[in-house]
Amino acid sequence: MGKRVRREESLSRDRIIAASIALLDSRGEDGLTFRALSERLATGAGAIYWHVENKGDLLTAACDAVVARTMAPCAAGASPEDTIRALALGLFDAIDAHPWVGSTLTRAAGQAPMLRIVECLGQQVRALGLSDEDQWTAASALLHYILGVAGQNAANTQFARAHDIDRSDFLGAMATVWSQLDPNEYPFTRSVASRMREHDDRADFLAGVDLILGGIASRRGR
Amino acid sequence: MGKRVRREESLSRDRIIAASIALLDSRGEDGLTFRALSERLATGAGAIYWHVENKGDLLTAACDAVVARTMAPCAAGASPEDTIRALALGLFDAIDAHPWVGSTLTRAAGQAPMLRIVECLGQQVRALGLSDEDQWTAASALLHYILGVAGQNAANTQFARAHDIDRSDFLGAMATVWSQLDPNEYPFTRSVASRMREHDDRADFLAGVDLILGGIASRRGR
DNA sequence: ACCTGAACACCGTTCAAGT
DNA sequence: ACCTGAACACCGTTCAAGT
Repeated sequence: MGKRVRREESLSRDRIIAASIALLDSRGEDGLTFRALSERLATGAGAIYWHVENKGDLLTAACDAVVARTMAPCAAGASPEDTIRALALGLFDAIDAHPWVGSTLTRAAGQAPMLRIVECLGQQVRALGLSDEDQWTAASALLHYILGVAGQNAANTQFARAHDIDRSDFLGAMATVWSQLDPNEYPFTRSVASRMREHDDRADFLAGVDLILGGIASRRGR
Repeated sequence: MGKRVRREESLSRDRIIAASIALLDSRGEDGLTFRALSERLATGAGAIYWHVENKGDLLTAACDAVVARTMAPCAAGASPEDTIRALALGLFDAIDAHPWVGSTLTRAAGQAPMLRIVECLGQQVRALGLSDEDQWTAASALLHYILGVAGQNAANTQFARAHDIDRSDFLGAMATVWSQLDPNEYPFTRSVASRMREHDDRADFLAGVDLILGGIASRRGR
């Protein structure tokens, strides 16, 4: 029993990355293990190290594969603002579908996936007609905002998974806790609890992007 | 040899948290271990579990201790905008001093430290005189931007530490890589490489906050 | 009530040995 | 060149046993 199935294709970096993505998607961030991975690939743990430097490398590569797909249609025909919105939403949706991308992105400072995002965003920001310094400010503000949302989304999903509850149930429970806070100590949080329950993550995310775009526009207009 | 020193004070949650912060500061995120902690506290691993639920709980508590200090002067006399700037900078500096706070914050969705930040920011946003919906949008945009920067800062420091190089050397090396990218594939990133080398993290962070505040102001003015 | 520390069930990574 | 899989040095967490 449990006799290991002999694999058909030979091992390769791409097959390892594909299997990692599948594992990450189905079992969450903690689900990616060299043991689980080598079982799925019908090989030994050491074989994986022939194609991959270490776990961090593997995670970054998996993240990059998803980000590359998402950022592929980098240059659209629309206005820079609309393209930025589309890019941001694409990233949001990708992270929503693969929460582990959010947390991996956070840890992949200055690596391939981040480069892709910086470049795509930057090209559109550049088309906005700002000074060099404002370009840098605008691009990094957008980037950091997106990464912030990405990280939070990933954390929410991960928490819900770890406690084996539905993501929206988790947010609902959070709203309930918030609404019961001491009104003297937490007036704002309390007042915003009901909005937290019914809010639309995606719409709120886009509203934040628009806020930053608005800030950029008002700088340009000075 | 290595005879363990008998501790003088009795164990308590606060002492455990203080020791955790010291460990995290001196040895980085991976330095916090139940083994290292129990050695430093001259006790057994199990004893710690009497006062603390698990490692996540410990990390969140340590994070909360730092955030609480930082957010203490929540209500200043200045204008809401200036107070928001001060709060954001305070958080930036705290995370700069304790990089692990950045990554812990990211994973502590909806928990105590996050609540403090939301409340402090929210109170100032509220004083800005926006509609309820705009308040929510503004507060969460600011929060996510701050968290995004926090996460990146933490990642940069962690990476530098792991590779045993100076943080600024790391950023310098990144700038060099960027400046050597293919100008056809990465025109923006390449053009911005020199700025990356000489930039001031803190000033850039504040410029981003100002951009968001500008976006808020322009919405209010409509 | 609080502490001890061995034991358990995992990890990522390495490496001699095979093909 | 590529793969095997046992072994190593760690983890977080538990728990019977002590005080």
